[in-house]
Amino acid sequence: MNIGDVAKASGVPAKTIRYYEDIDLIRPQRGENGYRHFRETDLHKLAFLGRARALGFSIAACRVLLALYEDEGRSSSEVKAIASEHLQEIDRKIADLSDMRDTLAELVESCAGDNRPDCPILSSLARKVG
Amino acid sequence: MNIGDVAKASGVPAKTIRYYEDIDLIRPQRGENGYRHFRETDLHKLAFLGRARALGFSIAACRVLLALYEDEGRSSSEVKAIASEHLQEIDRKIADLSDMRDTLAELVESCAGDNRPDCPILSSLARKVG
DNA sequence: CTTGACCTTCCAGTTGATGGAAGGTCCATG
DNA sequence: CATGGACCTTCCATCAACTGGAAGGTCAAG
Repeated sequence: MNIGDVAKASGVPAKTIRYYEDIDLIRPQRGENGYRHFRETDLHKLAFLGRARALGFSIAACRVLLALYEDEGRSSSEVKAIASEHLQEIDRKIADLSDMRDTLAELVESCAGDNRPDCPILSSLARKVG
Repeated sequence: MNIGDVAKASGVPAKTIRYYEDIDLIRPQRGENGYRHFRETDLHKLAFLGRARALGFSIAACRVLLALYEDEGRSSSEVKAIASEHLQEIDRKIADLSDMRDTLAELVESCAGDNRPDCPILSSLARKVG
């Protein structure tokens, strides 16, 4: 399969696939014409990567996950550890965003949104103290 | 005030303050020795920026907010519009992260996390369909 | 006069792609 | 056999918003 085929099949854009090869996530073979040639396993890896990235795993984490995926002698605890850590990271992000959200929602609600200049949002951003 | 002073007072790192000057968010004066010299208004702007960034506003949004902040003839509706849009963006992000979180939490829960290689997390990432 | 804490500029790196230019290849059609 | 369009290639630049570090100037205290 050429890059366009795997792109379609895996849902990972061709541009991104080239990038993944660049950073050694995948190693497609090359044809005589210089075209990348993808085997089934490459396609599987790309689909795997696409799903892992969709779950928010970093490229570094994907690299480890992919290695574990290919390592028959792995322990599921290794995988679980990575996923758990990532889950915590996501929870942290959600918590941070929720804090922002609450503050922002309050400010937006308190703002008249009319043609007068007085604005609690700006006042809050410009406030002298905590 | 020198950059170190405003950094301390505003909570914005010196490095970041230089960057903000670089992208024309602030325009501190210069002393004869080449040092940046910050006035009260600069400090206010930096604190403003620090709070806006902490609420997740992009630099582009901050630029507009800062302009509105300094424009006596503004309408609060302009400010509210920017904040509302940002609020929606945050809500979108939270929703996305929550989806990831739920999927991930399910997977983590279903994984034994022992020394055997079988792992629902990897199976899910490697799944053929759906 | 030296030491150390400041300050300066400039260049590179981070994360994870994405856009685009310039050019080679392949295949179907005329 | 030529030509056109859809592929493919590489390489370089760009995005956000900083951050780190090197090399060197300045200032105040002891």
